[in-house]
Amino acid sequence: MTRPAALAVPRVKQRRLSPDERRRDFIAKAAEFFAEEGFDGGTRELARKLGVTQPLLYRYFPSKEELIREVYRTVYLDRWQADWDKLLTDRSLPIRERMQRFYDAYTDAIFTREWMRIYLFSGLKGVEINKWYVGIVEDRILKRIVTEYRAEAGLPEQDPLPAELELGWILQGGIFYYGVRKHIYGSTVLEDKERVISNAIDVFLEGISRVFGTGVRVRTTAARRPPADEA
Amino acid sequence: MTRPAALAVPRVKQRRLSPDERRRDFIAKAAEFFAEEGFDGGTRELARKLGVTQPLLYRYFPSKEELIREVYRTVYLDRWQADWDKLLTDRSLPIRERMQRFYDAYTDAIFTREWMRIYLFSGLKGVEINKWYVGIVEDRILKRIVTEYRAEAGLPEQDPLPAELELGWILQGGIFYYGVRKHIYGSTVLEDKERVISNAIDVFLEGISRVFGTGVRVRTTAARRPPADEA
DNA sequence: CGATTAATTTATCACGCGATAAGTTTGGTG
DNA sequence: CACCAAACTTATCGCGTGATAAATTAATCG
Repeated sequence: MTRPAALAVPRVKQRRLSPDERRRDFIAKAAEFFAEEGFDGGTRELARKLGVTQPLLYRYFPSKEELIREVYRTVYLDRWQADWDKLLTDRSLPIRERMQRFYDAYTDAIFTREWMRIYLFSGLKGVEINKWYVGIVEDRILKRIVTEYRAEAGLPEQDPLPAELELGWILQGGIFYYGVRKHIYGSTVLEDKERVISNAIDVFLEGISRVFGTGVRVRTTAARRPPADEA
Repeated sequence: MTRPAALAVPRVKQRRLSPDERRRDFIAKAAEFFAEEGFDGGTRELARKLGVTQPLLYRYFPSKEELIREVYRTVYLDRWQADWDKLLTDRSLPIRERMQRFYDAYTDAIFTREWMRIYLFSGLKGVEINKWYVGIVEDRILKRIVTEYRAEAGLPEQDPLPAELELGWILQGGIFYYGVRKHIYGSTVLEDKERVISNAIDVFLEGISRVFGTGVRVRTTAARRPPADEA
């Protein structure tokens, strides 16, 4: 890529791309494509979308399967923000606030048609990365939420009970399903995402303190401003 | 193989079936097949599973698409029990009890690998019957639950607010996702389904009464026997 | 400029797909 | 038992698939 004397003016109509850019572009567009068509979508149609011919794909990826694996990697890994880990365990903030901030950010990252469809398609295929991701959600999100809730409520320190974790999954699944309805089913949903999340978190925290704990509550939005109606 | 005069003993190795039985058998096995393979599964492999040759399928269904539509119909329609409608609105029972009975029965019907996979595949395809079903869930389950909850809590009679409905969807989605984790992702879940549902309902009812309403509560399991732990 | 290297395309293969037509086998009935 | 309608199979078509090899074209460098 080094050029001797001449100016560093980038070519306007650059027909040939550097392998790196090409590869990245292929993966990004392939993600869009497979999200819509499913992984049975054809390589010819994908190539048309990319503006190149089909065999060129095989210069960058040894097989369609390998390309798909790259798509998984970028979709699953690139959107996970490292600082989410710190956020949920930052005890300088009430757990209610941490949960709201986390789910606002998390859903900003995953509530796209592309992410959700690839997640569902890959889950139906039963691929390993999907199972891995589900484990990550449980360990890095739900276990932490339950643990931090227990701490703030003054409950004894211990590993989350399976039944508490399942309640966490109800919340997680409920929020996820809101995204599915909006971005995949095309349902009419309450558009105010943060309000929906806020109410779900309130219900979770108010509810868990009575189902487990002995009624020891934690500060929620509901406790601060009772009527959580919407416009 | 054929027996001339003999008794009307049903043939053990009956090669030819009546069109009705054949058709029913095709649809049932096709549901299993497409649930596993997705709707891109091949008609030849399906025929092999059925123990017949591939062109025979076209004697019973004009096209693969039409066969798939029959699969939708049986999977979506046959499992919905008419008496669920009465159950949720039966005010001789507390809403807590109605919800528990309903979700126990409902999840008995849909928590199978086959149903859930076909539901998800058809949702990803965006077929009409899936959108129709989502509307049914909202109208026949969630609106009723919210309305009945309001009645029992002594809140003013009115159509469910969008935000209340969304809370219903959080519950519905949360329970559904429990089934996805168990039957599709193969995750290790808390096996006691009724306990999981019970806790989810308690959290919903305890929570909603504080997020909406002004703290007017309804009788829940949690209110009756505080520590809802598990074995 | 001319030569070299590599990005990209053209041509093609073997295969599996949904679907159709024609032939074969079976079970029921006079 | 012979006949017939219908259930079922065999053979095949046209097409789209993932993948490979060879030809072509564009960018780089002496």
